Amino acid sequence: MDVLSAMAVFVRVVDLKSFSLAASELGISSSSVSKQISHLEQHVGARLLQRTTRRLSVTEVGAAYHEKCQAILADVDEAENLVSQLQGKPRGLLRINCNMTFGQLLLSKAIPEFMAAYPDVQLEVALDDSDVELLKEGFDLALRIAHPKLPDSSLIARQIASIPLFLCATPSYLAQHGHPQTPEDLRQHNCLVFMLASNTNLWTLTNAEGSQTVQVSGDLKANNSLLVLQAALAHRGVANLASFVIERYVEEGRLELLLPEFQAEQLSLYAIYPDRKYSPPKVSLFIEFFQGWLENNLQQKLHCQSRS
Amino acid sequence: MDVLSAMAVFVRVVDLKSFSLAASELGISSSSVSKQISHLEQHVGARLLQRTTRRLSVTEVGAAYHEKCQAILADVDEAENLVSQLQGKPRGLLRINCNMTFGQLLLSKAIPEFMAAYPDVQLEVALDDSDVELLKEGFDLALRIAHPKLPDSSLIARQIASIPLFLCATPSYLAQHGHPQTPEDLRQHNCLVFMLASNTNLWTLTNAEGSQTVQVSGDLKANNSLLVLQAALAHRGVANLASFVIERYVEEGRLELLLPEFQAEQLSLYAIYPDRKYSPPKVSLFIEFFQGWLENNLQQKLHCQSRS
DNA sequence: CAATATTAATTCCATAAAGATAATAATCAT
DNA sequence: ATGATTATTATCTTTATGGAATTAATATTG
Repeated sequence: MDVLSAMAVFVRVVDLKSFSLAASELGISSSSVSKQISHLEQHVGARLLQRTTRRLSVTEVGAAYHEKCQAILADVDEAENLVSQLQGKPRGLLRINCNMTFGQLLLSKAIPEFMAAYPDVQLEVALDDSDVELLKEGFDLALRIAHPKLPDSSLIARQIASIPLFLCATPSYLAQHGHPQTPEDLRQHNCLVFMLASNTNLWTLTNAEGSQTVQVSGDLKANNSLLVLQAALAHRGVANLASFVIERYVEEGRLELLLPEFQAEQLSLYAIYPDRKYSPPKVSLFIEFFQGWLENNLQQKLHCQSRS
Repeated sequence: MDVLSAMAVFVRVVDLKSFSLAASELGISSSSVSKQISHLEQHVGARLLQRTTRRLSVTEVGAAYHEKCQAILADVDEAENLVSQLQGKPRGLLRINCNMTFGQLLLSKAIPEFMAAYPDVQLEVALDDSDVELLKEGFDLALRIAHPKLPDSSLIARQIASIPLFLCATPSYLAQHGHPQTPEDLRQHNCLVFMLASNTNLWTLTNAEGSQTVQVSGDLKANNSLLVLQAALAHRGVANLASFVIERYVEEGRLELLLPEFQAEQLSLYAIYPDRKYSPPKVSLFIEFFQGWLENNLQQKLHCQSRS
């Protein structure tokens, strides 16, 4: 019997308090879960889980064993990371979690290049705006726009890019409501607010003379920049969006950049990853790669255009 | 693939520097060893052993992984011991190592009773007078007569019985050479020396007035008490043997106890076992059992007879 | 409060993977 | 080069896996 995989199954069952949930999460059948737990119980010679078809409880020995198993599985992981690191060659499954829109627009373009360059690394990407518990969920790497809260001290957050925001609106909207000439003018406009961090109603603009913060208002707040974008494209108002979101629309002339002499805020992109003793090369490799990729692909065209 | 058992195989291969030795020691086929190592290498994504059919060397990553594996296997063991201990029920394989003669004469009699009382414990007994490295060899418990040297601080030695030695010789020998009346008289006798510890030529005898040590000599020294016994039974001289060795011959009248008012040395029987965080109940169970058994079966008859 | 519905673990059976034995290939000593 | 020894491969047997049917326990509902 494969004790180690049975341990992994057992740990997952205890965490989720369900055979079937653990099964589907682990991608195996529930019958396999059932059998593996049974075998594990036989192996250690004690009942680990008290179960009826309806309720699941962990026995005293089960709880103690669960702790041990977690430690053992972590050690096994560490051993494999150690080998990876000594070996140097990036390899294995890299599980990435990324913000929704950023993932759709940018990460999605970088991934094929990465795959081509490193065929021995398998990718599994989840796009998700909620602050999942990254380690618990088994991600190797999370890409997060805006300052991450790191309740877990075993995580490292490293800023790998700055993402400039740009004020924009459609020519049609501007024709109707006028071009803002100063930041103060924004108060008179319908501002479409992208809620990413807190204080999203405050837009800060900087030029050579200093920066000023304007409290804006409008009839849309959304936590997804594509929603804000669509509203802007539909002539609903002024949006403050990341370069990579509006790029192609600015190029097409469907959106016009406002107050080009001002620099809007910059969002930061953070790579968040476990602070492990031996971190597998695939993680740092991807971070290096992506950082390089972003430098080449992120803040090129709009910058020129806006500052020209 | 069963990573854990593959790790165990790998560790054994590295220790023994041979696939085939590891196979025979682990009781599996060498093809299985070969496959498991290959799979493990695939799994971690690195070559662990550099091997030709003729020579075997451990790669750098292999050496590092080997260390990790040892720790992991120890932890798995500890986890199972923990379960055993919480569970309380003695169970599993108990591997005992014991001195040759003691094992043949006493342990051999205790074992069937133990087996009957605790059917869930499987026994594997090795009789061996050499000071094997107990932990390395995978024994749970060693029974050793005489003071053990414990180079390994992770071992506990617990005295579980005193084994009285008795001076004896055949009536025929005594008729020819006379009965010794004082310890000093032993110098005139051919003393058959059982070499167990050092200084085996010195016999210490104690009575109400104190103890005296006599340097004896003779034409036989042996490291096995049955050899000494046979020599004594063949009228070759005076022996100083453990009660359990000579018991039946004294009863039969083939051996006669000498200087009955004196107490000869006592050997100590030690139980030696790993000082583990969670020691499995089977070990302490056996020690308790055997200690009790020895109290009932060891120093009964001869004591009465000798002191009467 | 009882009968039923529902959900979750287990068992049964067909298939896939892993293990053992025996034969093969490979390497170093003589 | 040959032989002795050791790892690998081939074939067969045993064991594990996944899906359907079963069993069991609580929630629901009349």
